[in-house]
Amino acid sequence: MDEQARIMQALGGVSLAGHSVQGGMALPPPHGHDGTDGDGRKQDIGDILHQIMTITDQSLDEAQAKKHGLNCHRMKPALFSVLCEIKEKTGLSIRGAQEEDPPDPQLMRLDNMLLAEGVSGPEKGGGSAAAAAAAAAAGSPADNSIEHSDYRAKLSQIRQIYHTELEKYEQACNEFTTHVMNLLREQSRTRPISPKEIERMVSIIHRKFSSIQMQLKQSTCEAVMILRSRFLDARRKRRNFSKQATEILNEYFYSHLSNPYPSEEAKEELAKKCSITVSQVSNWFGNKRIRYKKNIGKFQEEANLYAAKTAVTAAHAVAAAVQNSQTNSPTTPNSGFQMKDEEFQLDSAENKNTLLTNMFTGSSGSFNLPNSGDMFMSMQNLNGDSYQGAHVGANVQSQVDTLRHVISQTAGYNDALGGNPMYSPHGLNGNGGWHDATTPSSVISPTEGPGSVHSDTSN
DNA sequence: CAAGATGATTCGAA
DNA sequence: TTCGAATCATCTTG
Repeated sequence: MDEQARIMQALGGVSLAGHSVQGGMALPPPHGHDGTDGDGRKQDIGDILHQIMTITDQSLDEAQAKKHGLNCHRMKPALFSVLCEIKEKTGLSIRGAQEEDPPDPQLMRLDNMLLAEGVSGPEKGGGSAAAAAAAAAAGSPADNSIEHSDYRAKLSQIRQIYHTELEKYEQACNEFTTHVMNLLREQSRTRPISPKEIERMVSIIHRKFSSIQMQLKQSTCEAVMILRSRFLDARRKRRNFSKQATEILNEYFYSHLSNPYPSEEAKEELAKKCSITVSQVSNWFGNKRIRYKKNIGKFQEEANLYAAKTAVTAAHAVAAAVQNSQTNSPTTPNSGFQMKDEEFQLDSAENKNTLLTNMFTGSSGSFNLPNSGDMFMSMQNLNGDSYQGAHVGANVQSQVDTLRHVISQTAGYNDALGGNPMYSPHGLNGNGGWHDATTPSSVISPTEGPGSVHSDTSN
């Protein structure tokens, strides 16, 4: 039903009897009547309402004149309040349904996300956490910093656009609200518009604008997500590590071949040396272990290379030590190697004694090989080694091997073990895995019972 | 351009 | 959580 008609009807019903309408409002006696003439009053009110209803059909000048006349009508305030009240009553149900809607979960999600991404919230450091998190898994630090700053720049761009737009929306919202409020206040002089209604209208406007804001937030979120995914996708765009980094990693790997599991500290150290992240070090070792194990033969040359490299370094120390010992104890035979432990540049001090012991007793870390790499094992076995004794720490073990070889060449050391110059892929067990490698590479057990001797016979 | 090398990711197991 | 294994995607090399 038409609202105006309804109001008319309601108003007519209320005022016809001449009783006070709901709310205790009493109509003053109409002009020109004695107050007892119900029909006359009805007529009067009807006239007024009719004039109001038809005011839109009149020309502007006519309407203005009529409007002024109505405004000055002494019944106007009473009529106005009655109309307001009725309108209020009819609007209650609508308002009740619309008001106090719970905070939109989607809006909250968007807000949270924008806050987390640093788009909303405090300016300083905005997004750096997200960028750092994204960068953590990305390439080398050098690349990181480039991509990181790129990411940050793009994010701050998004942030700036977001804030500009938000401000614009807020400004527009305020302007529009003010405009509507003024308009309604102005119109409230001729139309039954209560302050409550104005309030309601304002809230409607705010709701509309907040839905626009939500769209802005949504598209901002999308932009951030796209940026983020692009940034993270850059991880796949890998770049090979520098030659130096690969060398450092390989050196560590081959010098810890029997236990190529760097500790957290070692990883950090390597990461620092190689200018890569710890997780990259872990990745590298993970890949290296699996690929080495898969095809030991292929890596043999590389192993020899790094063994020789390590050995050269060690040999210098040994040679110096030999010279030193000879100088200090001229009576000591060459094979004696009565050098000071300190002469060895080994990974840890506690390894040195074991290294010396192993060097000259021929004991070494027990290892089994997968069938694919058995040639080294066979060679060792043919050499008649028992491989009993110390479960040598990986670094020591490899140094022993390399030193044995180097010493045999540089210091006239006659390798009783056959002087196998090849870098042995020891440490791999029969199942194709490195034997109990739980011991940190720098920690060794100087002695080990016979029960711990690994055997190839199972293979 | 194809093949191999290599860094990163994913997934299941311990 | 870490590791092995498989796999992907890109880079390098011939």
